[in-house]
Amino acid sequence: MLQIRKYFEERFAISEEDWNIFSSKLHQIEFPKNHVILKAGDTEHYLSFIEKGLIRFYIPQEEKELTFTFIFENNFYSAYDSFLTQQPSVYQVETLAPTILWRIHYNDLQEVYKETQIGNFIGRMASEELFLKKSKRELSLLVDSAEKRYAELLAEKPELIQHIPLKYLASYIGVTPQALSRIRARIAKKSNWRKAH
Amino acid sequence: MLQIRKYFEERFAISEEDWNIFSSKLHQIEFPKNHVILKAGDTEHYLSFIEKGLIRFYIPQEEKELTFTFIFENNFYSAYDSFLTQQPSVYQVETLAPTILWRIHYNDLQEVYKETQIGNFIGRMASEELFLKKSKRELSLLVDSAEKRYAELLAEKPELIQHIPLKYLASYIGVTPQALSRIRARIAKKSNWRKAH
DNA sequence: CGCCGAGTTGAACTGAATCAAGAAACGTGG
DNA sequence: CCACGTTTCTTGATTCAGTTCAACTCGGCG
Repeated sequence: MLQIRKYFEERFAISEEDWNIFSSKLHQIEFPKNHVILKAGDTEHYLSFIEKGLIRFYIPQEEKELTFTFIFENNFYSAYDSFLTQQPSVYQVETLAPTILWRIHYNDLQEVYKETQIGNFIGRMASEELFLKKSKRELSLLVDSAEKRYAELLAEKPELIQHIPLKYLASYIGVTPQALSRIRARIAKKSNWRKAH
Repeated sequence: MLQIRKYFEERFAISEEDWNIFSSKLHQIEFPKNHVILKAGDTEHYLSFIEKGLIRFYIPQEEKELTFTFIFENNFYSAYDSFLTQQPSVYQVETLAPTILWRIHYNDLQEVYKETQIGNFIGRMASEELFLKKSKRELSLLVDSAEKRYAELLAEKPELIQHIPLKYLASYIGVTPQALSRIRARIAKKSNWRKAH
């Protein structure tokens, strides 16, 4: 819970009163590894904060499963397309590690919107952040090679390799697992070469 | 102006009073073809509605210019990344045809937010729509071939061919103009074959 | 008329997909 | 805690879509 407070404070000023209203509606919940938190087709009822663990968004399909994003500790997430509209979600949400969440129910959040100054601001912040992230990804998909996308991902989040199976990373980057395996091999070769010289 | 009213009414109920407040702050403005409305690096001050014409968003670069999206008549647009944060825009915005806009200034929109019920709702709607569009495009960039992306674009917006130079379409789809030219040739062949049989 | 940018077409090349098979890692039951 | 079977990862060979470089056509405009 302290982590959430910190998250807010790093981003904007929140009054003691508003914080109390908001935090009183948060509930903690734990999930094991590889647990489906939200099934595609179900409606997302929660806005959640990851205290510990790791989460994957994907579109389940017979053949190629498509990984859209990974969410790490100390971040909020929600299947926003579904949460905002309260319609069935396109995405499925799953843990990739044992995970502890704090979450607030849609209805409770509406209360917060009514009772506090900060509600709408948080909402706008969230959609702005999302939009900018998506734009960045769009750019990268348009112009970067798969190798560059992988390299950048690792530079940003080195912990990815340790926790996330290659096949999910591959589908996130937009290549086959085989291709990503080769990309890895190429990069390893380069960095060995650098060490040896 | 009637078109804007219609746009709203198709999407949600707006009271006469709210409409009057909103519409009183709209101003009409015209631009010729190939006119840069917003330079990359400048701040976007307007939320605009296209009454007539066609607009392109892109990132200007020495070599490869990157087209992000086209906006058609009867739609709102803004360089949202810049408009929302009132920071310099990454995108440049340009007309592809003689264009008539109705637009509202950022400061006036803030007034509308304060004075009307509908303000926040409109804001949220806009970001939702944007987010969903981006998600769809992300999916398409990840899994579809360039040919499929082109075919779908045409199916959705047949008027594209007539008005938009191939090189812009190519960069939107994420291929070189040469590649798109070949894709076109392939598709034409197929449809001729179909006609002949 | 001649020029220039946009579009087309060809040839060589390249990054990634696909098909296939083997190696490594992982979890589950005995 | 080991043994087995299943998934995940790697590696090779072939194919394919798209890039790059280059030459040529076409339509508009000074």
